[in-house]
Amino acid sequence: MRTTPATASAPDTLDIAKLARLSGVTSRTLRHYDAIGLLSPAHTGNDGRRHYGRDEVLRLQHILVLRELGTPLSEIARIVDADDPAVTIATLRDHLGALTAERDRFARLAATVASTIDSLEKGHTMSNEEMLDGFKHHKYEPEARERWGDDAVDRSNAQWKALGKEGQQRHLDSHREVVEALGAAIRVGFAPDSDEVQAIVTQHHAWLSLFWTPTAESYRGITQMYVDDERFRRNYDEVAPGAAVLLRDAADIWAERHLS
Amino acid sequence: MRTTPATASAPDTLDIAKLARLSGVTSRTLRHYDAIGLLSPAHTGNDGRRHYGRDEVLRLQHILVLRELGTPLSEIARIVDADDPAVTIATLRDHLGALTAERDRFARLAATVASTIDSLEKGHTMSNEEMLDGFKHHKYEPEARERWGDDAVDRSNAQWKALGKEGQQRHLDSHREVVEALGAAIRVGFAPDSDEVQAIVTQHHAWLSLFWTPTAESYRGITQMYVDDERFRRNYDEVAPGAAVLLRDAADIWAERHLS
DNA sequence: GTTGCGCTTGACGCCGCGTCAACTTCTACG
DNA sequence: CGTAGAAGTTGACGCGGCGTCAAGCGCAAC
Repeated sequence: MRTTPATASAPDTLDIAKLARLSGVTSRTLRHYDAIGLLSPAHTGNDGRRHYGRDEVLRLQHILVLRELGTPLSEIARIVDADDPAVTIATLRDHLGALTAERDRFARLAATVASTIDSLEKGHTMSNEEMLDGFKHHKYEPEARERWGDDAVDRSNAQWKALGKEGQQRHLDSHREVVEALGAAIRVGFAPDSDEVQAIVTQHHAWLSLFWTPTAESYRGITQMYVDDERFRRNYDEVAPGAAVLLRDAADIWAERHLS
Repeated sequence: MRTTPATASAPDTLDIAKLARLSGVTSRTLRHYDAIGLLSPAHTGNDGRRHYGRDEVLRLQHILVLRELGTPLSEIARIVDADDPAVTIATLRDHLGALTAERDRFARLAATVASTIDSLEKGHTMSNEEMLDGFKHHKYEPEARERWGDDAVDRSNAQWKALGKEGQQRHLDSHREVVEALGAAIRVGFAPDSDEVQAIVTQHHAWLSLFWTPTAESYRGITQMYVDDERFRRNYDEVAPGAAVLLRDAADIWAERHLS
């Protein structure tokens, strides 16, 4: 929450070129993201020009982080739309595995190439077999492919896809249910340790667990963040003020009962 | 030079499916490579089926090595067609730079993501600025782009492109000239240290230098390889036997005079 | 007025194949 | 010898993530 000095009538919105320069992508890319519904401008002037606000800048940053990781735009849309740190964490975990694998792969390739150059420059005869040595045992064998590839990396992703379209929709709806149940609990005045609220937490934890297996500590951490981070708090509090706090308090109790 | 045991009428050719299994690419890919002229089968049966021989297998291996390095197929075609270790070295040098840069990039990304996960799990509020910290200064600033990007990496590539179509053809022809001048020198009986042969070496060195700046040692190494490696020796000796040896001997002298 | 910049939409291009579709041919089996 | 099925063929379109024209509009400065 930074207070921007109110310089006259500086509208605090960026046109497409400014945002492009700031973010390092081209304006074409921004138009593309608009076209596919990944990032729409805050509003469009009556002359058709796109104007972006702070939220859009943040969303773009989020998008770029994921894009850096090689995530396809379709999946990026999923993630930023879900707008939940649990989903983010799950995805990041996957990608961390992929990143270290990629790093190692490039390290091996670089080593092979370096030694290839070396032996070439010294005039050694380089058999094709030798040149291939560095490559053979890391990509063309299905065994290795599983090690660095789809298997470990995209596990939660696979789970998600296995749900199918309806399953995915049900899962998103399931979160809606949690949020609305929390709102109802607040309006009725249930306490965090009441059976009703604890049941909601059970459902919330199950929802989380599809992507990711939280520990007692990290589950507390996540729910704490729902309170701390305005972006996520909004998701809960827009149904009923205090919902995020209620979830956190209830999750504290739930975690102690079920996760430790 | 391996003598394959002549088992009856085993034709020593592979059909497309066998080659696909051996190399790990799909038959579709092989057809694609045929279509774009990157790898044509040794011969096509009168029923239209593709048959590949040993040379094609080797060429495919070469192609796959380069493809591993992220080389676009158009450039791969250039390299395997040139069929000269100097070109290979130049390209490998470029790619070594790219590979180490990629390795470092993924290492940085992995570190950023790991710390992001950590702070998310502990429930810290993560500002987007923080999340972007690992990304900002490695890709989106033109300064950094030059460091790991087009500038250093694709220098010889740029030079090559700057030649234009005719220049490229002239350059390839220039190598023809060298080879044929060597053949003529052999037939006339010029010595390695004769002015005529030394002039040929000057031209050969100039030809090399477009891609790559050889040192005395590496220039000797390359010309030695022309002698050692049958694939490259053929290029020279097919014009006149002993051409590769003559070039090596002359290059030894030339390197001592001009490169040390 | 007009020049020129920066935005707009719309459309096609690119790479490296994957993936049908429709067809021919080789091989194995009865 | 007929036939089924496996495996080959060509041809075509699709995809992701934009790059790159082309043609036009709006606004500011001269």
